[in-house]
Amino acid sequence: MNDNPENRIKLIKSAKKEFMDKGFNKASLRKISADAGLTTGAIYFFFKDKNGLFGAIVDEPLKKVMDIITAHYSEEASEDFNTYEHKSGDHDELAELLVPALYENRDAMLLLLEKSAGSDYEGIVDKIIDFTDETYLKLAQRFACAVPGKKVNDYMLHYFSHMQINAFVHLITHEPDEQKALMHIKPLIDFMVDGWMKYILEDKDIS
Amino acid sequence: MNDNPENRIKLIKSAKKEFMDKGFNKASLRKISADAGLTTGAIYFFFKDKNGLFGAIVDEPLKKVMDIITAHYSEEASEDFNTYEHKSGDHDELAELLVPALYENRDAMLLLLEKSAGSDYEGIVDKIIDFTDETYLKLAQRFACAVPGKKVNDYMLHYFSHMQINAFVHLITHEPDEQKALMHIKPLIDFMVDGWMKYILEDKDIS
Amino acid sequence: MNDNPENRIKLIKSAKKEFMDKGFNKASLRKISADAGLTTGAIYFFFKDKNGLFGAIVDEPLKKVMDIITAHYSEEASEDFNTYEHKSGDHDELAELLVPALYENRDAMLLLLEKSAGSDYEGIVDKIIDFTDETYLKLAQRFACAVPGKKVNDYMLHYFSHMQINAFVHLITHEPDEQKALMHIKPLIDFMVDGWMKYILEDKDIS
Amino acid sequence: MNDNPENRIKLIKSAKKEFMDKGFNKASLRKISADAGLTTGAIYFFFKDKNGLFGAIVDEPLKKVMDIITAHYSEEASEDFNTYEHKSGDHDELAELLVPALYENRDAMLLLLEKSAGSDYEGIVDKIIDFTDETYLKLAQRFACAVPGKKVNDYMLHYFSHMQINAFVHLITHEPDEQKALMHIKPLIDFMVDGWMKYILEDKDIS
DNA sequence: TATGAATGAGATTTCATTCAT
DNA sequence: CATGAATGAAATCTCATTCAT
Repeated sequence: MNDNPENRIKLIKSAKKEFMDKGFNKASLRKISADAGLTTGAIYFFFKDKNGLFGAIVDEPLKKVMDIITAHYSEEASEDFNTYEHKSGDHDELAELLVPALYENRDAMLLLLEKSAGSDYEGIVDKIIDFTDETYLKLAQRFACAVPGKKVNDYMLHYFSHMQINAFVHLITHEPDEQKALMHIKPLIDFMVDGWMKYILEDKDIS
Repeated sequence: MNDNPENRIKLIKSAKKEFMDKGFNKASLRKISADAGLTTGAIYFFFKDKNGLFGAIVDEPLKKVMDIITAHYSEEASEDFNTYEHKSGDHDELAELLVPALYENRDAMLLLLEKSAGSDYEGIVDKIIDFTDETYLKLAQRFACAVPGKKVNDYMLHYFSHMQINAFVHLITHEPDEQKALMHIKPLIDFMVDGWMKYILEDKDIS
Repeated sequence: MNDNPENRIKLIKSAKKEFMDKGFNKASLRKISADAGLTTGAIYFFFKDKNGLFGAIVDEPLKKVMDIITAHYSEEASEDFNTYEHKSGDHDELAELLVPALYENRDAMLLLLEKSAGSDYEGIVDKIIDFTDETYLKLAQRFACAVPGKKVNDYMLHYFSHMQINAFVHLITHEPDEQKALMHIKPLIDFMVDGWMKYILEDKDIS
Repeated sequence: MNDNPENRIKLIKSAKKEFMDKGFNKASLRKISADAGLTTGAIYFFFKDKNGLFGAIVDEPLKKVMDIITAHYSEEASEDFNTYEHKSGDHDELAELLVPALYENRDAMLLLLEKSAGSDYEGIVDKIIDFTDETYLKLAQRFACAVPGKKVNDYMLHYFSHMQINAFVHLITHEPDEQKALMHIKPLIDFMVDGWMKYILEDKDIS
């Protein structure tokens, strides 16, 4: 009847705890179901398999976060470098949208970022970085066109994508308080935007 | 007879490959010994256990790297902020020492950084970051004393330690060529030193 | 209300498909009910258990076939060997009755013959063979009485029963077309009848 | 040291019994190892997996039998139909070679023929029949050339291949005594050879 | 030095079946 | 008439580790 029967919730709850304690791989379905007062078979009624159980915890929060990122990137892609000059705070929007989404389900995020090794979600951060990379590559190429004698430095581009994502990862894994998180991330964004514009291009004649 | 008998070397060689392929956890000792033309028992003659085998691969390279870092940190700790002004390139020394050490045993480093989940070395990066943190905390505190009305922002301090270490991690995991690595890392060090001095302190009256 | 409610029919339909695909043992009741748009519980309303479901598919076709066989055997049992001489085609009646019955529910027959391993119907072919055996044993004994110095060769008797049944099994599993099936089986019947009369007896003094 | 350590033999012995009792699918590795006084893990030391264990029982006997069949077929392929006239007993050679090979490891053969459902060896009989088919197709085509207005009847060809193989299957599954087996099979071979020559061809103008 | 053998504990997964509602 | 939930027993397989020889 209900979409979230009592025991399904219990299962998810003890799964969260177990995954958090031991990580995906070493988490034991036996223990999860026992903690919920059920048998392993029950897990397979509610979820496809171990990965499905993990997914039931993280999928929705992940989707929300990805939607925000995707929307932001497609907006950012239209920036005009001819007139643009970076001022402190003018990239805060991403943080203001992302931080709440991240902290709304901090548990799930921590699972995803730190405990997903061995699961289908392993490498999710790298995928997000790659996605960031693709977006910023286009941006960087337009940037390069606006600056004679310069071309994109691929390594730096990738590194800054990496850095941007990891700034958020570090934030959520190290700062439990959402308000403080917002205060921490904003200057870092300024810092990264400055760096991006300064280091993303290299001289054309360098191989 | 020898301290490094033929079979010990064979074992280490195939262990390297297997750990690299599957990661510590999923690596199979049976496969490692079979690939070396031996049986599992042999591993337990030469090494204490699975972790011991992993250690035999990474301990020495790790020590070299840690020695360099330790030496550098103790030197850096004596910096005088009253007269100091950051100029591009004046922190290149760490890179010039570290990059060769890192690339000399890139295999071992990659194992340590990317494939050690489940082993005793899991979290080694975090430990190095913490160590970096401790060092830079002292530095930052002296820095704060030299600037009236300011105190250390703990989060930022930790984030910059994190960033510094991860710059090297990213480097070794993404740039196979040592020379290029050196070229990539130097501007990043400038970037980080600039950032450190700009963001590491916050106003004293903020809680 | 109805004896064959819509859902019962749906269930049988998807059961047919699943049993055909995977065989009795590996067929999943969950899948069967899901394919029918129902849940496993529904199966247990209409049928006793997995075997009951299988039976619901095959029982009726099987009964029809068995009735034909039984009738034929009891008729054949009255043959008079003193006057009998085998001519081509004089045993075609069985084929003419059996082939249509077999092909009318070819699905069910294939299930029974090829996919029933693990079910209560496993070994049905052997049972039919045994039944055939019993019938022909009586016939053979009367035959032996009519031929001095001869007795029934039990192995051969059984082998010819086996052969007769398997001729039909092979037919239905290998020839989808009913008309062609009839054309194939008739000469084989002649062949088998000839063989039966030639090989079914052995010299009395052989142990 | 030894190629057949005591426990490996024990394992094979209890596996034989269990497979014979329950068939491949329903046989329990737990029970097999327990009966041998060992743990399931031991099975995986000696054999790759359940199929490997089954293979350890049947592979060698199967090979012997297949070698005999293959050799016989390649010899038979050279028969000359222009001068050939079938006389009783002139095809006994196959039986004389095959029956001993079959009975030497009757256990393994029974496993293969009756208990292999679910294993990698499932369908082995069909494969042998197909192989027989291929051989006899060539023979039949040459036969057809020698008889004007006739062509090969594919169904009959396949049925006789089926019959030939199943004659041996029936033999080994129903007659425990090797000497009697030989006596049974010889007249059947005559019977089948006669039938083959009589029914394998059909009129050319039939579709 | 190294082997070959075996353990033992655990893992995930599957499934027919039951039963209150 | 059918659902949704859950059981419970079993299944195969993996693996680091141990140890007598």
